Amino acid sequence: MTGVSQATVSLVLNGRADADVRIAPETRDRVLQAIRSTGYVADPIARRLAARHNRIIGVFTYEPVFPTGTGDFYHPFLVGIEQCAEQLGCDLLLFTSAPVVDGRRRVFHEDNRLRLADGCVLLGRSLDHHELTRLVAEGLPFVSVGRRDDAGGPVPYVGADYPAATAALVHRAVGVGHRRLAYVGQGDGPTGPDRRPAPESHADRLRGFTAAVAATGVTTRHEPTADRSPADLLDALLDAGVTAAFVEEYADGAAIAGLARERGLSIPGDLSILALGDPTRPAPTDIDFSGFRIPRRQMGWQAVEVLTTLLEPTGRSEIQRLLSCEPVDGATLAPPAGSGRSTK
Amino acid sequence: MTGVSQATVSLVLNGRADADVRIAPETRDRVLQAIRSTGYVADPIARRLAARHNRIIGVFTYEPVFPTGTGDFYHPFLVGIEQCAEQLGCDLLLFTSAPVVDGRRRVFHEDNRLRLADGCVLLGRSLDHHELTRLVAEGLPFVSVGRRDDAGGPVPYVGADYPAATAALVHRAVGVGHRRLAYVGQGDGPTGPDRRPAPESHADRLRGFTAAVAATGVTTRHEPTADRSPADLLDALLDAGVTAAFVEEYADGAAIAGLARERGLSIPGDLSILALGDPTRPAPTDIDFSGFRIPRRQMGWQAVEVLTTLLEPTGRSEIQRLLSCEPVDGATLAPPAGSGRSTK
DNA sequence: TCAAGACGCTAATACGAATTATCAAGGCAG
DNA sequence: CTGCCTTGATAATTCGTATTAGCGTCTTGA
Repeated sequence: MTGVSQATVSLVLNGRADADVRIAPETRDRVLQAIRSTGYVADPIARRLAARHNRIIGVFTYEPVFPTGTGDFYHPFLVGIEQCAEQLGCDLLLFTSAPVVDGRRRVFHEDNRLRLADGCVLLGRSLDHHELTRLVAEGLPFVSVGRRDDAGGPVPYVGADYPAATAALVHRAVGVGHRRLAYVGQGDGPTGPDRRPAPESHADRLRGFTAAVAATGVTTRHEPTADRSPADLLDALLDAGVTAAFVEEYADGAAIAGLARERGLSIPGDLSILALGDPTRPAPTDIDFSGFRIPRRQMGWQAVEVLTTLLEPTGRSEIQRLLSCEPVDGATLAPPAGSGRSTK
Repeated sequence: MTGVSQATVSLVLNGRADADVRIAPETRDRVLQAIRSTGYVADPIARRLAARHNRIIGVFTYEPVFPTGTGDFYHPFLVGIEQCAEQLGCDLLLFTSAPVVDGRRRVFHEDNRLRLADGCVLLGRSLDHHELTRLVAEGLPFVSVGRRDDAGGPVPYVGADYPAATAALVHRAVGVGHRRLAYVGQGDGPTGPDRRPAPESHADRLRGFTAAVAATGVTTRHEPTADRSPADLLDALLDAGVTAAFVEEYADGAAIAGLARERGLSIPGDLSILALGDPTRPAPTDIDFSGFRIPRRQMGWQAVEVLTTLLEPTGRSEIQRLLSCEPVDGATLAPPAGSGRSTK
């Protein structure tokens, strides 16, 4: 149209004005005019092939991004991811094509599209260790939402500071008089018939619990939840004289609390229940649990932030971030039954 | 590694076994072995550049995909879109980078990434007419979720059959004795200071209402909602002796019903209220509205289906689909006050 | 004996832009 | 008149894959 070469169009299109690249103003205008009148847009694919990056952020989730269930645990993370991406002018690529093997999606498979994006955000309660190792080994830019143990090298992540939040909760409970505490959940134990290692988020909670408890000298137990019914758990807690139960899974807390009330027990009168985070499974309950809130939106947002720093050639500083959780007062923590300024 | 050419690797990688492409089994094995040991995966970008398609479906929304508000109207559409994409082995590209101009995202802008995907699904209550026209004109493969008027040509869509659903509701109301009906909503009137045309979904409802009513010969009114308070609307309905109000927007219905009950009126005793679809805005209410349900998940799913047929070279059949809405009995429809087998 | 396939693979090219080395023309000083 | 610099643009190359025409040799059938 304008009689100039493809190279010139490219230069004009990208507004190049370096010292060693000069375009006469009138030529530039002619080209711009033609671009405007035709609505020409450079093919993003060819562009990426040449430029090696394209402002696309991959999002990999081990479950569907848009779950059907009501207890929508991942949604807030994605809100944060989208908001940050929007501000950065990045598109999001959801790897919905990842095939499901053994009940979970796989990052790596023949024909994976990882390299279509500049980098990826990984989302899931627990990430497959082999896949993580490979991601690290291949040097693919990615950030995990949620803290991860090393996998052949440090894993970039933005996580929640479960140890601190759990410890703070322990101190609150001890502060109001509790002396017999229990941790209810998987903790750091393996799970299932294939004995998969516990997700970091669970182990972190138990670690925070254990550390805080060690400093206060109170009596504690750990009630693993694997394959146990709420009734079984409640019995175990009561038998042991536990007055404050710290439940890893919100839904377990709801089940135990509901059952206790059915039996005529008072929550928190007879038993305080502390929820170590938000519901990850749908948990129909009207109970206002005491505990803490996971900063999910911020985690998503900051994961994208960290990813962008990874993508910059300039040193990859602060690859791992832990965000603190907001305490929730709630209505399931109260001084234990026989505590009229009695203990200690 | 194997001493074969790049072309051979490509052929092996794609499992080509045509008559005119032959690879010796042992060569094939050698190459496969090398691929496996290195974990080599073809660059999806280069692949797309050569092949002209890449099993990526673009998703364009005029609002954030992951909204913060609770009344999450778009979510079910996206669930359907994701489920279909997953089954097809397609990835989803969310155009979060689209710049916001005049309060809404723009499909077209310099540097848009539309052509990165094979085709797009468009989501939004109303789509910008100029953009639609351009999409049609440029022949970009896309499907709208929600019926759209022609835009310089037929627009591919998967919509809800609002006329039929609304008409059915009218017949139900008339069937139980209502003779004075009102349509509460925008209908086909323009909106706002810039007088944007009404979205098709609103006009369709009013059309169904008008058509059904014409066949029954009852008395009706249309109460536009623009800038009017619930109190104003309620007054107008009562003054006119309306016994059944068909509300376009669920939230308006909730507001009117709430107000009516505050005033000591009975719903549906004194006034039946029919909701013409699901809440599009957060509407805190515990009222179980009579009306119908929009098949949102199916609409999303089928939009992807239609898109894939568009992408096939074989004739583009059934480009427009209307899905029927499921009636909801609810608790806000009852015979009008003075109807003891009296009328007609 | 000869033409026609079968066989297994590769060189060359296309895809659409970004980038770089290079070129021609003109101006200017010596 | 020569040599050098500036200006403005382009030809050629690159990115990594898919695709196709075509290579030489060996079989097969008539």
